[in-house]
Amino acid sequence: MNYWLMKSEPDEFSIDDLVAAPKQSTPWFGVRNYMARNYMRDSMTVGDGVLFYHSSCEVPGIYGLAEVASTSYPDDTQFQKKSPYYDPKAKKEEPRWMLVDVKLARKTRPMPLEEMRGYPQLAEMVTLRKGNRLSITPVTAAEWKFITAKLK
DNA sequence: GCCAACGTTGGC
DNA sequence: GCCAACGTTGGC
Repeated sequence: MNYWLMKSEPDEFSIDDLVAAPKQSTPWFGVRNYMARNYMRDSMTVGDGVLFYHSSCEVPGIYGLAEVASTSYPDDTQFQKKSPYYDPKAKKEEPRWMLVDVKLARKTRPMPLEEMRGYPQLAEMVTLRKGNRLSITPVTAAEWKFITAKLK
């Protein structure tokens, strides 16, 4: 059992989109960074906890809890010529970009980035480290416990 | 395989 | 819109 923080731009896909999605589940499409891909492909297991994070928006922060709902499989948008995520170098026989399904656990109150930065317990969080831009980062069990308790 | 140039992320 | 940080690309 692992824990993750996954960023999404709410203009693209928000917590409310997840609430409204069929089965409250979505393929986590569009990741085009190898480290983030590798986390999904190699390290995630069904049932892992996910902090759903809104980035590049008015109040960046955690907006809900989710969980990994599938093993990894190819991100179909890499093959779609009209998609912004199209990758001309990706081949069906040899997909580059893999994803997992993520399903809602529950929408929570927002925990803004500013609030997160105020907790010494979260000082070491990967996503809060200077210069970190990764859209998927690991979360420790202690960080998960702390955050979910605050979001009760 | 180095590394400069370029592109992207994401908070502010 | 700015810009720091960092990943990727491509010439050599």
